[in-house]
Amino acid sequence: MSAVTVEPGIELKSKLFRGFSDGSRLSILEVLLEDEVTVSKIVERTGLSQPNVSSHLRCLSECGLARSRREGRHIYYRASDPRVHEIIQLAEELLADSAQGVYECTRYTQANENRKAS
Amino acid sequence: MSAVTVEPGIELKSKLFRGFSDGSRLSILEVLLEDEVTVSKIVERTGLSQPNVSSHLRCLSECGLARSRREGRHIYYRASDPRVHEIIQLAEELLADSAQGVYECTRYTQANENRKAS
DNA sequence: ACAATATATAATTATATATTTATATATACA
DNA sequence: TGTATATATAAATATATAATTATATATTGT
Repeated sequence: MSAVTVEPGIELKSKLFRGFSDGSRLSILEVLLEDEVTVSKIVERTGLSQPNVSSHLRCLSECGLARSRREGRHIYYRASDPRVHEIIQLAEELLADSAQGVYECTRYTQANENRKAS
Repeated sequence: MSAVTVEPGIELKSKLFRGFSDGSRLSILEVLLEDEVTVSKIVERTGLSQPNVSSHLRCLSECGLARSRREGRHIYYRASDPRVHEIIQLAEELLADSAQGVYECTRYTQANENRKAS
């Protein structure tokens, strides 16, 4: 079982970014970046269903983006690495300059609507 | 048509990250970060099919992650912003420390294999 | 041991997305 | 104008993923 610490390949990187690429997961991540919180708190703050939150938390944990510890019946989650924050911030800055593009980047969403419409 | 330049919301951010969250797109992006290149060059370097590359390039362009210019029959693409590079680098650094987790983050992929196996 | 609470998991369903195949559009050059 | 080359688009298909619903597994306090 050799450790995987060398030049991470494309697959690995894209997998990491997938952690950020879903609205629900990103909401959860942003909560975790503020506070160490319980699952129920996350459910409360995000408005997502409990199983859905649990499932995303598992994904984030397995991807190394979140950590957890149990305390009684509660499980506290937190962001695992300050670079998670940096990455999100960089994205925000980038967006501040090119938001129109991303906003209109509706390759599929709009295409589907067009299909219905036309 | 009011410009979208304020505090970008979750939706917008996750959409941006989706640009990085696919292996094919990330390969293309990394080629674009080295050079300004034609579509056919990208096809050659990535091994992806021409229409597939074109489709991803459209996505990247619309998301503001790539720019293009025509020169004769060729169209040259390049990365649009140095922060694209920074984001990918940060991800690499993060991965250097937590690669095992991401490597095992096979929420769906492995689950499917298990389903077949068991 | 039992009930209540917190969280996780499994199975299903719905949806989004990537990829392929076939075809169209643009440009250059004979 | 016709042909070759480069790129884009559309339609179809396959696959991955998110969300829901139902259920299981801890943990605590009685």
